[in-house]
Amino acid sequence: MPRTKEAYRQIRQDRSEKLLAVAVEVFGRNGYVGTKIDDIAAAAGVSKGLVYHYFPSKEALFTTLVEEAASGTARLFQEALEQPGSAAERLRWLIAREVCGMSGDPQRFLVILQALISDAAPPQAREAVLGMVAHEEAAVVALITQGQRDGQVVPGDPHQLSLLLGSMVQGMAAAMATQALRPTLPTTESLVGLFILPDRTG
Amino acid sequence: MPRTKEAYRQIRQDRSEKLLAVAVEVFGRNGYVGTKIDDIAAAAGVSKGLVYHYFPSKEALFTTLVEEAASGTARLFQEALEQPGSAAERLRWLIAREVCGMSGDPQRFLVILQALISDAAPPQAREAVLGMVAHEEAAVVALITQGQRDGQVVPGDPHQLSLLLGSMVQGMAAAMATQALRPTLPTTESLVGLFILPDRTG
Amino acid sequence: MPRTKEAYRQIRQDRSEKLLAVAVEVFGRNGYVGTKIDDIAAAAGVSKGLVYHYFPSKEALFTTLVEEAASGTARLFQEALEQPGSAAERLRWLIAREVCGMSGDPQRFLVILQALISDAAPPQAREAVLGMVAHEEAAVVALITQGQRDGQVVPGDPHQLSLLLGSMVQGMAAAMATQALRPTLPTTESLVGLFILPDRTG
Amino acid sequence: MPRTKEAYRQIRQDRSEKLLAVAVEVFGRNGYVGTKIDDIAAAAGVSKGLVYHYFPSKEALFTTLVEEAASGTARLFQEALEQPGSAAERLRWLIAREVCGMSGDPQRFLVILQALISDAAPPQAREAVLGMVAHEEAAVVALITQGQRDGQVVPGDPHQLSLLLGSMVQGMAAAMATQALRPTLPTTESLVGLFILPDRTG
DNA sequence: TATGAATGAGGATTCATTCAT
DNA sequence: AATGAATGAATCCTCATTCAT
Repeated sequence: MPRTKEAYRQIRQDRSEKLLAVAVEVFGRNGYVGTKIDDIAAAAGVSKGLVYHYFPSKEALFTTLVEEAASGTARLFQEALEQPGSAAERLRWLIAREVCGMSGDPQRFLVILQALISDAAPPQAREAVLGMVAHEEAAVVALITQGQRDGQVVPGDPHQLSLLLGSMVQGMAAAMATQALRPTLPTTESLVGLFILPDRTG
Repeated sequence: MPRTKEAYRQIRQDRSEKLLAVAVEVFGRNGYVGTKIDDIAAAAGVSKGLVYHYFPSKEALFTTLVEEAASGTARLFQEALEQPGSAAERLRWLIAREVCGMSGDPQRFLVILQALISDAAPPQAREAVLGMVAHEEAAVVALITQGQRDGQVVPGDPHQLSLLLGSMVQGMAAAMATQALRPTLPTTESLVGLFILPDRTG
Repeated sequence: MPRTKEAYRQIRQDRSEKLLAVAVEVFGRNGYVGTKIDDIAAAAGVSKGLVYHYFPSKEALFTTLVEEAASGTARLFQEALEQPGSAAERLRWLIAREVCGMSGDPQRFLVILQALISDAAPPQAREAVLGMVAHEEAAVVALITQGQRDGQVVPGDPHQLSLLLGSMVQGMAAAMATQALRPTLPTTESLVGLFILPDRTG
Repeated sequence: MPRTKEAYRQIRQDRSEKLLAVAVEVFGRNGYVGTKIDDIAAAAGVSKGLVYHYFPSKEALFTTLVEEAASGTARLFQEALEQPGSAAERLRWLIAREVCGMSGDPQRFLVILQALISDAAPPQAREAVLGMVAHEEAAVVALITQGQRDGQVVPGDPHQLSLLLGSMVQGMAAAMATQALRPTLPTTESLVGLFILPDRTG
């Protein structure tokens, strides 16, 4: 019965992904320490014990989830570099994707933020985020530097601008997590407008 | 023979301030849930029990401290409005003060961030922060609107720009709290450069 | 494969009853404040944590248990009214049942007493007892009044006699809880003799 | 300055008595474990530390106070025996004094009850009460026995009647401590009527 | 003598994790 | 694979007691 084995593997895979997806939501809302395994199990509609069939510990679950979020985000930076077009266009593409991802799935940015600001969070999770941030730094600095050379990006130290852009995205995610601020979501264009000079070619 | 009333008052005042100062550090680093009363007591060099002589609960301590941080920050916005000079100059003053405060005392921004993003944090603390944010919104929108009329501030919806500026400040505080990112502090001028147009009068 | 729902229900039921039974003993002996959750857990042979699977708090456990004791006792008064025979016979039946219950399970009367005399006891527990006492008052006053009309019960204000009878039962329970007084248990007949006139028909 | 020394001694004595009086109230209302030293200090209008100048510990304070209550009550039994008149008259005098004392100072009976029913109370306090109860037993049994011989007291085993009388007094004190039951205080005569036969001489 | 700040052991409660079924 | 009962370490908070002044 290789079919059955395969089916089991599939179930495992599905459940595992379902749990991770649910866990991002819950951790994102309540933080690492503020989230109970029971909360996640309940949100996923399974028993507490089952979570331990898929992840050896709360720490491992959180770390896995942060690593996925971080590597997903890091992939974005790589993709941005590989986009066609000018540096400014690629930077705009990157910002658009981040704003889009943020409004669609703000919890993902929140868990990254939490891995950063909470000393209670597993060190491995923080390291994953720091690695991702290094990628971001490299990619954004490259794009900004090139864009400035092209006269399409605002002047200023590329490292500092990169940090400011990153901070803004994180800060926006934090703001979005607060119901009270939902009404006024910033658009891609507002953000782009701060970093990219108006196109005088049009 | 007991000490004088005044002596007792002085002791209470000193200890209370010491505890609040220490608590900002510890809460800022570890978050609301991640901080044990014992951590604060140890950091202040007193016993666990003494903390309860000064604050009725962990929740009250955190709330007090967030309220102070929020009202201190709100005061800043009021002062900015009352500064002399053009809107752009006043906005620059505000940003400078925020950057300065942030590098001097990043934990203060962190506790504000934590009151926002953690559902485990006391609701009263969150409300204090939301009130402060409303002040910020009002002040910054006013300055931006006026600055745009004067042609000194970048174009764009003032509400969105206000939110972006606020997000950036919060995000920077979060970044600063991470040791790994300390090296590259953004300067006031980097931030100012994003929102205020270069002075063409010079 | 999990156990059946029924099996789980059974376990919960058993443990719950065991815990309540044990808790009556321990609370009865040590009082509300003097009883530690650990004492109850140890007496039941389970861990401290398990108690919280069944009762949300010490307060809820105590309240539940007092409510059960009170409603059980209140049922007795109702039954007394519904007995066949003269008022005096029904009163005698009631007293006999109380004395009997008291010697079999004195702790039950003790927790009722404690809910009454300790300001630290949960208010809800006290209210349950007061409700039961009101039932008692009504039933005993009715029986005494009728019995006096029949010339079978000692003269005197029925309300006062009711209160005296109730006080005596509570006081006896308190006395019985003290090892030193165990030897001399009062019999039903001693009590009955105080309130019911000797039968002159024989 | 022998005068000053004497004055100090007087102050000590006064304070000590004041503290004991206040403590009876508070312990009576809240029980041994439910009473904090701070409660007593506050009720007496002094500082917490001062209580320890007069009593070495909470336990000693409670014990002292129970011993005084017990010896005061024991004295009553002795006095009853020494009264003039028939056994029935002396028994009536005793009951009258108890009812009177109870309505004037119910807390005194409550602390005695608490010393009996709470295992958390100091053993020495309980022993004082048990000693007093033995006195009571002896005195009341003597009076009842004599009274029955005179045909003035209800028939029945004197020991059991003594226990019932004692229980009733304790139970009434407990009932009186409950606000809800205050309205209907039993009178001396109701109680007397249960134990002493109507005077046919009149 | 009198005060109240300070301590720390003790007890209620939570929750990650284990385990029998 | 799945369940939820069971455990116990960790944490908040209380309060008897000590002590400097």
